[in-house]
Parts: sequence; C-alpha cells; structure tokens
Amino acid sequence: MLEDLLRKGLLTVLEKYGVFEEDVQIELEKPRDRSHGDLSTNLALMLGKRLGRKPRELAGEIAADVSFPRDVIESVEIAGPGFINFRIARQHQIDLLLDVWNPEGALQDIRTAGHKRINVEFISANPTGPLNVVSARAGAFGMTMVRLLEAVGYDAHAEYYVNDAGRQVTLLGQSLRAHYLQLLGEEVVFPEEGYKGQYLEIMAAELLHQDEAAIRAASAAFNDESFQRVAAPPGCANDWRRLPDDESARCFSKYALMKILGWQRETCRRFGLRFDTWYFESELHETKRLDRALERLRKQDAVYEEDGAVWFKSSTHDDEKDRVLVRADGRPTYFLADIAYHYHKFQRGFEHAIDYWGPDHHGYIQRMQGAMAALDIEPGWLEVQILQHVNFLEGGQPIKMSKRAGSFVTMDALIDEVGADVTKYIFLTRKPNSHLDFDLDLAKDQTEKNPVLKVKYAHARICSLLNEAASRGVIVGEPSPAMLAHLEHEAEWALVGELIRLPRIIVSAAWAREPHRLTGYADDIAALYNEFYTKCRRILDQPEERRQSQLQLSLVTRRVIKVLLDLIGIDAPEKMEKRD
RNA sequence: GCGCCCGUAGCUCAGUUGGAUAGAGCAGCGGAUUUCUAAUCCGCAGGCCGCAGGUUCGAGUCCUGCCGGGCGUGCCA
Repeated sequence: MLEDLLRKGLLTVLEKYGVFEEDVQIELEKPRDRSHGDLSTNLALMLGKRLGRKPRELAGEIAADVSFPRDVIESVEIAGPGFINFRIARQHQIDLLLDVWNPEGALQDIRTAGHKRINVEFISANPTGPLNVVSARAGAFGMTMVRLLEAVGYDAHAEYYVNDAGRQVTLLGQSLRAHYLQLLGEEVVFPEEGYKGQYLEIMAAELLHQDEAAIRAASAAFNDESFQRVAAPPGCANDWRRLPDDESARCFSKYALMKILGWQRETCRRFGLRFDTWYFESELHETKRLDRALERLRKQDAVYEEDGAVWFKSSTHDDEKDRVLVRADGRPTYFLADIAYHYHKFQRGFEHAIDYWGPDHHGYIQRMQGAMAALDIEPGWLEVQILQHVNFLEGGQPIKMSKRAGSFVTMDALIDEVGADVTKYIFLTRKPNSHLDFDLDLAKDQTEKNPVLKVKYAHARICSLLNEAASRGVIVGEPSPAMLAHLEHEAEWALVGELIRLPRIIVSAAWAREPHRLTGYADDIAALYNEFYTKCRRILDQPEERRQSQLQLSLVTRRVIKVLLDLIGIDAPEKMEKRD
C-alpha cells in the first residue's frame, strides 16, 4: 500500500527526533484542493508542540529529509501552516488505476472481514398494512449495507422480523372481521384502536364476493419454504364469521396476515430488496424461546417479581427503570419476545448483528443492550442504527401518517410515482441519522433534474462512446500502462485521481455504516467524467495513442460507476432516451 | 422535567472522524452544441456554519450553557 510506504518513510525520518511508531498516528488524506497534491499529512502540526518546534520549520526539515522512489512519489512539498504534501508520480497513479480495474486487485484486497457472518435486520414492519414510505428508507439503507459488508468480505445476511403474534395482529383480525360484517349489513362494534384503512375494506369486500377464490389466490403467493407457516385458515369467510368471537377473529387475522405479508414481500421485491430470512415471531412462541430466554435471565439473577409481573433489572444496565417481561395477567411483553429473538439470532451463529430501527425506538436501545449483557453476549455484538424520521411533503405541506387511521403514503405509490431507483438514490444521499424532507411533488415532477440521472447518464454516455468506437472499427484494448501513459489533459488526471479512491470509499462507507458516501462519490466521478468528456471532445478523432488512453480511461470509469450503482442497487443503463 | 437526534447558501443536503480559501444539487443570472445523446460543460451571484463561551498551532466538526425544531419517556408494539 502506498500509505504504508509513506508512513514508513516518514517514521524513518522521525526517529532522529526521538519519535517512534507507537508515539504517533500518521494521518494521510486527500486534500480538498487539487493544487495541494494527492496526499497530505498534518504530522508536523501535531508534533510541533511536543518537540517545541515551529510546525512549518519542522515540516521543512522532514520534507527535505524524507526520500521515496521517484517513480512512486514525484514531489514532497510543504504548504500552509506546516502541511507536507505528496504528489504521486503519474506512473504510480496508473498502477493504482489498473489495480482498481483488475478483478484480483484492490477490490479483492479490501475483503478483509474473513467471511464472518453478520446479520442485518431492517424494515421489520408490523404486518398490519401495506409498507409505507418510512420503510423505503430502511430498505435502501439496509440492503446497501448488506452489499457493502459483502464487499469488504463479510458473509452478510438480510433479515426481516415479522411480528405475527400479539395484540396488533389480534386487532387486525378483529378489524377485518368488523369490516366484513359491516358489509353484510350487521350491527358491529368496531374495535377501539382498530385499523380503519381502506385496504381492509377492500380486503373484506374480496372475501365477501370471491371468498374461497380470494383465499386460494392469497395462499398461492406463499408456496415457498420460508412462508410455510403463513397458511390459510380452514373453511371460508362465511364459516369463520359464525365461529365464537375469538376464534373467528383469529381466522380473519390469519387471512389478513397472509394477504398483507404478500403485499409487503412484493413491495420489497419491486424495491430490489432480497431477504435471506423472514423470521416469524410466532415461531419464537411455538419453540418456547421466550420461556428459555426468561429462564436464562433468571439464572443470571437478572429478573424479579413484583405486583404480579416479572421484571428485568435493566436499571443495572444504565436504563432509567426496570422493565416488565411478563405482565400480571401472564402474557409476555413485546420486549421479552424481542430478547428471545435476538438471543436466538446470537445462537444462530452470527458474529455481529446490525438492527435498523426507527427514531421512535431509540429509548428501547438501552434495555435491549442491557438484556444482551445479562445474557452474557459480548458488548457491541448488537449494533443498533437509528434511521431518523422522513417528512413527506405534498403541496408544501407535511403529510401526517397514521397506520390505524389508514392515512399514509405507501411505498408502492412512491415506487410508482417516483421510481425505485430515484427513491433509493435520494435516501442514500443523506446520512442515516439526519432528518429529511422529501418533497413528493419535486421528486415526481422534476425527476429529470435529479442527480441520479447525471450518474446514469455518465454510464450510458461511456457505453455510447464505446459503441461508436466499435462501429468505426476502433478496437479498445485492455487498460495497460503503456497506453495510459499517454493521458495528458488535466481533466484526465483529475479523473484518475478520483477513480483510484474507490477501494477506500467502499471500505470507509462499510465501516462507518454510511452508504451515503457512495452516492457522493458517484456524483463526483460522473462530474469529472463529464468534464473530461467535454474538454477532450471528439476522442475518436485523436491520434491512436491518445485515443486509446482515453478509451481505456473510459472503460475503467464505466466499471467504477457500475460497481457503485450495483452497491446502491440501481440500474446502470447502456443507453438513455434522449430528452425531446 | 429527563434522554436521544437535528440547526450549514432562497430550498434539500454534503463536509474525508480537528486541517489549508466551507461544497454539491435545485432555484436565479450569463455563456458554450456542424457531437461520440446539451439528461452535459464553463462562468457569475448567493454564508455571523442557530447564539455565547471554552479547549489549541487550527473548530462547521470536541466540551459547557442557552435558543429553536423533531422524537421518545406504557404491564403498547
């Protein structure tokens, strides 16, 4: 690695000052300003005080003393208050560029995680209605994180937790049943806090008019293994309604669950999300994992009984207060189920787990971490990422969203109107924990002005250029040092300087859990390519060597853009419709 | 009240973990096309980085206190 070479060279010089490897962390970064060279260190600024020297003088001495092979580091300069700037020799930049191009090169070298198994759980929306736009942000982040983790060598596993047990699901069944009976003209008391969304009315109408056909259709969506447990209840709706209330509601609930999970899964598919596991809460109950988790906590002396309920001593783990695991009436809380779920996740052999949660769950983190600690799971095993709230604006006004009241923008509508690619890209240009205003009108009406198109266009443009070359009989060779040595223009070298950062960008985005670095970088690459393309126009009319070098540079650029768009999960088009 | 997140251009947001003259897109203004798609490029304008202190060679970034916005603070999920 280039950085290692620089560090080693600098350390050799620093020994004369009595500074050794363990004394100092040498930072190297790419300066914002191109005129400041390719890499820069603030070493002299950091050491100035410790050595009682003026930073600028110290930098001058170090710069004069340090030595590198000329074909790697072309120049060493001091600037500003005491920065030492390095300029990478063009020969070496070409080597780095080829390292990015070579499939066995840099993109293999960054796969350092050793196939460790890592679980990424995201969306995990309640199965009580269609996915809404909030899940779109989680989907974009979760899926890209999975791919990023794979890119750095993890064996990453995408998981969706389905809360198909508990009160919400019961309420769902009762709500559907009430809608159904209402359609029959019966007097019904709609459950308090029930679900009033229009989708339940439609679902009820389907049951009324198609009944068994509707049930068969919904069941057919679940013929694969992971959804085996989502099965249609016996009989038809007309039978269900005559059963005793509880049992009747359970039948309607099962049907609704089946139907809604079908929607959710289809929405995810449309959005390009692939889950390795859909984990059902009901399985936890059936396999007695709640009892087992509770038993384990008991053995650790982490629970006690009071007022008829079973409490977890989360206050000993920095939580504000203790939390109930089993209610006085004997029903377990969601918290206990969640503990059992994560305990099982741990037992399934994942070395690390990342959960994407909404901002309304942040108060939940402490008790969850407390439970993990009480179960002797190493600290840091569970990593919770909070995705901040998204404000959707329509006509300049925020849209209030309430699932129970049934008013929200569905993820499907977003995909229909804005498109999956644009939506993902927009979400991934923002940091996970920043609040975000998403103007639907703007996204819908002005999609051609969205930055994602600039990146797609750059890719299409390169394809188009290469096609044109082929049709003129120009053969584009594999990128090679001999040809790339003919790069001349400043814009070409600026592009090279950016392209060779790809491995570092991927690594930093993966480790910092900040996929938005990918979109920012993709935008930079596209801008630099377009700049090069405009300033060095009519590439194919250039002399053969110049032409070859530029075409080869284009090839590498196309691959870099493709790698980025694949990570983000959006299409890299070979051509785009000409606008007007 | 307490806890968490956020305050950066008119708008939406970046800012390489403390670096050099704070950036991009959109909106505004002015230029560039006999093309290999102008869905592009070039230029101009736009800023007390919420406010006030502190830490140090150096702060949009770190610490404290305010101000403003969002969320949480259930034997709900």
